[in-house]
Amino acid sequence: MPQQPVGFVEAVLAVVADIPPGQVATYGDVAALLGSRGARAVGGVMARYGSDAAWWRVVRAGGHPPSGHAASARDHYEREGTPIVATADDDGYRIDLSAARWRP
DNA sequence: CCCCTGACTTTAC
DNA sequence: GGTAAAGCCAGGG
Repeated sequence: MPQQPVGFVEAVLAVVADIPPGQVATYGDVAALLGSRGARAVGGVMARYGSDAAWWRVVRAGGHPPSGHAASARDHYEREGTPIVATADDDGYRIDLSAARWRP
């Protein structure tokens, strides 16, 4: 179902905007919703246009926050009540995908 | 058109 | 629980 010529960036931002507070989606899930498997492409969009999007609601498959942005993301999670789990990793925590993963 | 990079995923050892 | 390798997609030079 070929959609209208919408930029990949706009599509990603739209999905991220659809993620309700307190929940998160993995890069792979976002890509899947777009009909693609470019999880990395999604990350690239966030890196460039994520400044105006809820990038913290998009995490990796393992529940870890974006590379180099764990501290900032953690503040948003606690503020929105996103279920996270403390770990001994460098990030110091991870997302509880079992409860926070967004299901459309 | 070719090559490289990247806020990734998955499988295998 | 870890690391290693290959696979995938989009953007930029």
